[in-house]
Amino acid sequence: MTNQKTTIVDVAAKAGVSFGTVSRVINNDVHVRPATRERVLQAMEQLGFVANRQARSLAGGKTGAIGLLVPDLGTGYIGEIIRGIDAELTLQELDLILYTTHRTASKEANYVANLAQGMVDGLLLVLPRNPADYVGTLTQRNFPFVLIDHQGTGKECPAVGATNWQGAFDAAEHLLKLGHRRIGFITGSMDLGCAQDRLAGYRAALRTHHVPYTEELVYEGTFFQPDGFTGALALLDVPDPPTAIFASNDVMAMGAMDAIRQRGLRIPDDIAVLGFDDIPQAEMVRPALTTIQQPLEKMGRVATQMLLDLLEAPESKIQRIELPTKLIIRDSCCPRQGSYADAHNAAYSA
Amino acid sequence: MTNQKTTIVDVAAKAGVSFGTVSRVINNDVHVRPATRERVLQAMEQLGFVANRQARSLAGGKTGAIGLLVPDLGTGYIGEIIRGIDAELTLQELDLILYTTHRTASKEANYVANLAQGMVDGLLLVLPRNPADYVGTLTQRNFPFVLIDHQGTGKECPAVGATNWQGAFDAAEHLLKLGHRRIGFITGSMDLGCAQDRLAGYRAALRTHHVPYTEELVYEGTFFQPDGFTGALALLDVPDPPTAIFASNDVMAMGAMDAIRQRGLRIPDDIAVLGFDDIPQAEMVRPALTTIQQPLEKMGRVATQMLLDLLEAPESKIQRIELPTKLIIRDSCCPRQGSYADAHNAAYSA
DNA sequence: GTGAAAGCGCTAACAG
DNA sequence: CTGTTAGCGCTTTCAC
Repeated sequence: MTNQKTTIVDVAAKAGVSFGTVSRVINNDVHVRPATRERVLQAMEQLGFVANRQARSLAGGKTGAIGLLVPDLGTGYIGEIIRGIDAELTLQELDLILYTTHRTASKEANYVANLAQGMVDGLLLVLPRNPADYVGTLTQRNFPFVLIDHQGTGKECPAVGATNWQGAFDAAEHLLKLGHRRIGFITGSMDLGCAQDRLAGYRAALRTHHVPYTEELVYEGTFFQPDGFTGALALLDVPDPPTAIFASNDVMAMGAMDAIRQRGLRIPDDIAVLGFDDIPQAEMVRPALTTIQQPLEKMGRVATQMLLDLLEAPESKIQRIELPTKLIIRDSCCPRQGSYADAHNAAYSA
Repeated sequence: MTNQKTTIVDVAAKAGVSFGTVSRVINNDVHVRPATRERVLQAMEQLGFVANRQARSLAGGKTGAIGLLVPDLGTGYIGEIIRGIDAELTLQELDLILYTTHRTASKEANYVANLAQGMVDGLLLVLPRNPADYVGTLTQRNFPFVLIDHQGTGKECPAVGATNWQGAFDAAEHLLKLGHRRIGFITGSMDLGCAQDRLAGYRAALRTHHVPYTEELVYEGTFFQPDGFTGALALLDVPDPPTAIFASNDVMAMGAMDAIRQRGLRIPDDIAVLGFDDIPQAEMVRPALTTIQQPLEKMGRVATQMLLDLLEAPESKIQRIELPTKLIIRDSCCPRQGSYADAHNAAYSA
């Protein structure tokens, strides 16, 4: 009995009004005489009244919370996005309910059903893979949601992502302008749209600069660090090895750096390395990693704003926003030098 | 009208029972004939029924969610803890509501009031600083909560932390055993208990090994990277400089590494560096950082278990659990060599 | 076993 | 402006 909740009725009694009036005060209804409002406010203050969200939501239809569905918390990647979401939500006094699916498809569908059934007013979905059937469910129910960093194949739905193609293009072009002509590329999981886009951007840059594309310089990874390691090793072993390696994300770039060092080569002098994401570690490794920054935090912010708009104007037309990536130049790339490959070849030709 | 919620009543109608019976099925009440239960279950299935959490909670008193109050999402530190919490909660089919206070004391108090007023069944608080008044509020109301990584001064309350003292002791001892005698120490924010504990552990190790403690070798930082940088610079400038630097957390250790390199010194040959936390970056920097691992994920798990216990048996006695830290040896420390300091001194004496 | 009825705390018409 | 009256969807007695 310690937790004696004071309700709207208690406040009403103390203020000498009906509890309907108290409700009006809570909801900032204009139709309350200032004096009355004041009295109610005082009563609330004295009683330490806090409105019960559950009840409000049950009666009013709005929960005052939005849900975030993420596959996992493993990567810092999600953390950055959450920061953006959180920042925006705090402004609106909305709560954030976090759901992690741990990549279990059944759980995802289940959560979505649950959430759309009254737990939250809207949903933010971070699902890198192709959004499954629940997107259909959500659309049918006309439930507000926006996708973050998904790769839209199929239906049109509100989403925010990054310019993966352009980012990869910029990265490759940077290397090209530095004089590199043999640029190794380590892909991400090719079933993800972002990985495909990045590969396409890389190819486009080569084409633009009239550098031939060779498959031997492309290693297929899955976005995890070990792929960077083995990928770099493989790339270093091709007959005319690359003078630069561009990995589809930062952790693979770091794996590549390890491999390169293990081979006794120097970064960036012998081999330039370039990543993608700009995770916090990127500026901490030595040499600091040149990379393409994805505006993760901003993606979270923008997605949240879109969702809030949707909440206010459910019929506003769907849109897909792509936030710009940015080349961050650090110390892992330098102009192509008389490369070790040249030396290598020279040794042979001598 | 697209979001036609199917309620318990719809299910009851379809199954040809009263809605009270449907409620019993939902709650796994034993007093339902198997055949009836089956019929209800089928109806639920066909209608795609999902119980409304808000309503259940309003009527039943339990919300099926627990709240997590954190100061911030900035550091990967919190992310690890959340993973642990999440893992445990998922097992229980409980939801997680995330609140970030952004270090605003008023918001914290406000949230706590709100949460305890019906949003959640229990609270997990990550408040490194000394828990403020709301701990009192919570205790008074007899509301279940547990503190994570706080530093209990004052009242007794359920909490889980790490063995900061022992961790620092182990770290310093490791350095001592490597032959180091002049060990620089960079503290964390000294208003935090954990920072104090780490300093105390460091001092105790010195004492145990009969190495005198000197204030000139202790630099007061605040847990942020720049402190590590300036701290190391300062430490390197003392007359008889240290041959090892032990920073109170990993990011400061990384700052220190930068400073050391900038001075043209080698790690670990000239100076050993040791950190605390074992954040993901620790094994990625070069040289990989030797550090004290804090069982962050486990702290989250344990705290959650404690909370769940509290939820079941509110009267169980409060306890404070300290999880063990662990020395992780990597590449940033090596036995003390004829150090640059010796060379330096030798040069003078020669 | 199962139905009926009384709320949980609040919002939202609808009267005055 | 303010009181009154229905519910929101579900849990819980309490009868039958």
